[in-house]
Amino acid sequence: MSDHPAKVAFSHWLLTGTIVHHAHFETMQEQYQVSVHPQLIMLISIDRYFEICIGRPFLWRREIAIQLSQVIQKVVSIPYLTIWVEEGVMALLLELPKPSYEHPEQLYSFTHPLAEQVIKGMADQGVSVSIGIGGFYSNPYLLHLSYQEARKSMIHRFFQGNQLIFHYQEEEKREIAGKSPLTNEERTELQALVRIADEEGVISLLQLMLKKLAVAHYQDVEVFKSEVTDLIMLMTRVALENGGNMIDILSRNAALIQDLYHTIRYDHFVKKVSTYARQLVAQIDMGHLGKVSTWIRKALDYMRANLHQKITLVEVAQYCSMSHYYFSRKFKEELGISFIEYLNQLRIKKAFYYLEQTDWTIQQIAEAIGFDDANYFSRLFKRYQKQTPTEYRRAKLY
DNA sequence: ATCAGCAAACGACTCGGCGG
DNA sequence: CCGCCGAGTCGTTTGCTGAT
Repeated sequence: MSDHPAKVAFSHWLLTGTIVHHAHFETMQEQYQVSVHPQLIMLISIDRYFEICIGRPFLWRREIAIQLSQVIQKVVSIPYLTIWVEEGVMALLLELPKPSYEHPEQLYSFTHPLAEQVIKGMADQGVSVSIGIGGFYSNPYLLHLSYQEARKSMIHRFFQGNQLIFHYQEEEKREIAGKSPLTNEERTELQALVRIADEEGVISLLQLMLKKLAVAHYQDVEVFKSEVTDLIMLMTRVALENGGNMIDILSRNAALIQDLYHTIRYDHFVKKVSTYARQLVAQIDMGHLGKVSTWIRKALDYMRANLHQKITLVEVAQYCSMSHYYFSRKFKEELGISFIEYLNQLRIKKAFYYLEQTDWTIQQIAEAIGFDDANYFSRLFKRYQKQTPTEYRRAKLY
């Protein structure tokens, strides 16, 4: 443990950059009996610390500090020192294994997984933390710069909280600000999931995308917000194209965009966007489902979530604790079409987006939507759409 | 009324071959 | 190599029966 007063004092010298006034680094190390040679600072901040402190006993603060120390001890296998720089914020001074890190990527590939482990370790204890990571300095006299960078990286109050990791970067990033961190595949997948009304799928992908945007645009909330607005419009369009109530959706949409503009906390922002996405999905769902029994809903959720792989009637029936004979019968009774028919429609719906918005081969698309055989997919597509997948793609393109 | 099981019919899916 | 088509295989559906 580095709670030892000498180590704390030593860490303090390093963070404040005042060590140089006192003595040589090695002399200090001997004097304080510290063998660690830190080159990088990771700041671990307990999310919304003061907010969660309210109403808790004072001892709780100590408990949470001990938990964090334990997690660090468990996941950090390299030499380190720790020091609380303020309530709820701990600095982790790390001695990295390799002598130099010429490219930022080399550094990230080491520090990022470590930060993720700390976040996960604390999340397991029910505590959310965010982490800011400063630059690498082999010279210990410059370590205070790493500390300042780590602080700077997490300075924007909008993004505070929610288990995000920020790497300090020079201004260089500004140049490529026009480039979105999201891939076309992710956008396409999001649209496809909205279309098949896979609520959980939409939410988890959406949250992943928001996180990516947050990390990429932590220096500029406005850019972040405008990218998210694009995503919202993307989902809205799909909902409108697929039978959502236009007046209802558009009024909610307008209210949301207004609201988001004034939202000053990232977690609230994410929650509002998620709620809106759920409402959109519900709109599509209602178009053809209306009210169905809970077991049907359960079966459909299962089918949507596993669409990318082989799904059999027996498997879904088992999932719903029914015999497959009975399941097959009741399924058709409630939805008007057979199990396999419904499953195929779901798959074909998803295929539209891949055809329109990716350049994947028919084989790749077939695999992505759970068909082993691209030939079969082609034929099925033709039956529903009166044209083959390639014809459909060409028609959409020109 | 609800549900499971059997058997037969049906059609969804696979495999191999063909054309662009 | 990619995508489409024909024939065979096997999973799905459905009528019927019987148990709870």
